[in-house]
Amino acid sequence: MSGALRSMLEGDALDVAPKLLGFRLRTGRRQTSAEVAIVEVEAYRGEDDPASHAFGGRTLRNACMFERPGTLYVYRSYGVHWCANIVTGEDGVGQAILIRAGRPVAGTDLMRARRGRDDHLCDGPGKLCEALAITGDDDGIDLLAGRRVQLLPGRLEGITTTTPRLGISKAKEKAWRWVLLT
DNA sequence: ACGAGGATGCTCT
DNA sequence: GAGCATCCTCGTC
Repeated sequence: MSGALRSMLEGDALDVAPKLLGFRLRTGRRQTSAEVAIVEVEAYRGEDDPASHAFGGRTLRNACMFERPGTLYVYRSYGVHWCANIVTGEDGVGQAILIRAGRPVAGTDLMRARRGRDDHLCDGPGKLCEALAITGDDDGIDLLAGRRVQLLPGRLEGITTTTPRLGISKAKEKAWRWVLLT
């Protein structure tokens, strides 16, 4: 059985990425629940994208990128931070969309406590994971199955802009970053 | 507001 | 051993 959301995520990362702006990412339940509205994403494709972790095929780290669409791919960045991605494309295709930034929607106090500060709670991929308490333990879970981390439909007013991806050394020319300006 | 530089440890060659 | 899909602090403006 594949709902509407799963079908949407089954599309190519380049088509799905802008559609995810405004969607919600939620972790935890009740008192330990926190939720953000997605405002910045980057698409990473597979074999044809030298900047993607999936470029060059499946490895231990990127294995979850090849799972079914809607899977959560979490990796460690610079040995310090966690970064969260939403897997897209058909099962077996190595694609994912990096969630670069969000806007707090619920559980803001919890995010402040986790971040150890009152501002800049989730305006970066590593910060967003810290605010939502997403770690390598969550790698591979299904975001559409009501587990500890969930992707939920949502809307947010704003203007969508496109720019090259940040922090990469290869395929810099591809404008595969989408930001929702409000 | 913005830019430079260092910390940090995992992944793959 | 090289290379990171980053963040923080501190210096300038």
